[in-house]
Amino acid sequence: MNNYTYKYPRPSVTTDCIIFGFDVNELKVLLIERGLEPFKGMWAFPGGFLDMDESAEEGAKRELQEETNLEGVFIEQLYTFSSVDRDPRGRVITIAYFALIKLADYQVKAGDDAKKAQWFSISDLPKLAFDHRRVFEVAIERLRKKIRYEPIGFELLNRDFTIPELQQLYEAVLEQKLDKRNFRKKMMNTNLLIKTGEKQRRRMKGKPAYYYRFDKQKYEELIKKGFNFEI
Amino acid sequence: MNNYTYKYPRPSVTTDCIIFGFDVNELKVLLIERGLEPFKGMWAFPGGFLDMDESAEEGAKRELQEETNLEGVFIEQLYTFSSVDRDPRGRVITIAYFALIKLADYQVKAGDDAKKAQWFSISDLPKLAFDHRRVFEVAIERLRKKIRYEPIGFELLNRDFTIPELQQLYEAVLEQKLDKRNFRKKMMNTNLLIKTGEKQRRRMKGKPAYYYRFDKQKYEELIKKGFNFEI
DNA sequence: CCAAAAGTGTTCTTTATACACCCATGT
DNA sequence: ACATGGGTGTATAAAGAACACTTTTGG
Repeated sequence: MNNYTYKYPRPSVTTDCIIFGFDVNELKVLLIERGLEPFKGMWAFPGGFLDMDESAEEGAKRELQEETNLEGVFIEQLYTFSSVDRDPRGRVITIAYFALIKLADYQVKAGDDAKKAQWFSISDLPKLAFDHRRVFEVAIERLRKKIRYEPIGFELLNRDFTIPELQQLYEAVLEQKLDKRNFRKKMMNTNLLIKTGEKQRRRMKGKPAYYYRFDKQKYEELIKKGFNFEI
Repeated sequence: MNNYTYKYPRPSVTTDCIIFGFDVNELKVLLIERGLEPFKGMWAFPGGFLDMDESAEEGAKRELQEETNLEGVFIEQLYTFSSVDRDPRGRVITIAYFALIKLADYQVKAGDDAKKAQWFSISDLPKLAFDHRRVFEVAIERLRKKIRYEPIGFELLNRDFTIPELQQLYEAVLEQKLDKRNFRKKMMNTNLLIKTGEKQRRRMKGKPAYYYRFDKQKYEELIKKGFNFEI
């Protein structure tokens, strides 16, 4: 077994990923059940140790890939947690990232490995290991702020979505009802939604809605010209 | 000499502080001249290695105290930089903080120790060591965003300040001219400025301005009730 | 034909922007 | 008395909030 010796003590460095998904009206996060002590049996955000040949973002993406098989998702550095006692095993600093994924694209692989992964509604989280409850609070706060002035909501929906779906997402994240006329007006005024022409089919009830797509290309051009999206 | 041995390799962890000050119309940052390789003779943000018994914020505050003798200043985590090659000596991750200080309170101590500290106007920075140019870009961007919707500008001014001083600060940070009537109106509408009644004295030219104070207590009450400051 | 959800405009209020003259002081 | 920077109000434009009925589908 190899050992590594340093002149001064060093903390361990991990990355953790707070992965949000949206499923029929509910905002969810992905948690992993811990199979080992400490906090065995409790739930925690997926994460792991940083390799020496990867940046923190690369590490977070690698972990995300390992856990969910997803690539190319929206990921952003959230915060670095460094309380001295946050991990009973010793000094561990974690660089936390938050990610938004299209839940439909990702099926939780039952019994994939020792780790049990599961989606939890944010209003019904189990007890979390380490300081992950606090990590979650920081993440949800960031998501709420960010969704107001950057069009990141689309990362949580399918490529084609309806306006009511988009509104439900905003309502779930912001935990407040929005006026549907004003909401639609604001979204349309951005000129960043493309109507596909397709309608919903085989719905249970009510008038079927039209599908839209987010115009990512146009958005990126607008950003360069200095512009802000605000809901 | 003590050695520390671990089963897996670990990166070094440092904190760096981007310290902004405001001095007669100019936004400045505090830099330290490096006395040792690598980047000997170049300038860098003050910082140092994290101790094992302190959180990153505590470490950043300690470094700040050691370098500037200042305590109780506004400090906030900025970003964690973790590129593999950011430090030629090896794998070093830095948790960067940004700080706002009242420049008048802090005199650069000439020849205080081996390290030469100096204020630089942000529009005239020297070549910076490591990836500190990038760190600076992230910091100034954060400051610009933040000053628009949180009353942090006051952290850069004396307790008693005039409206024109405050406006000059905003203009320096945002790098744009603002209308003085609209600026004053917005600031006054927050109801967070207390007029001290004192006027400027012994000015060179023009009408002396009144001094104001920021009502921190009231602001903290408002925050609890969910409120946003916006310029 | 009934239930359910989608879609659509107008009015009013609030906020942002543009703009010009008088005031207090030092020299 | 003049040069310099501080201080003030109003009108117009833009954005946000409140609000109710018609349309399209499935059963």
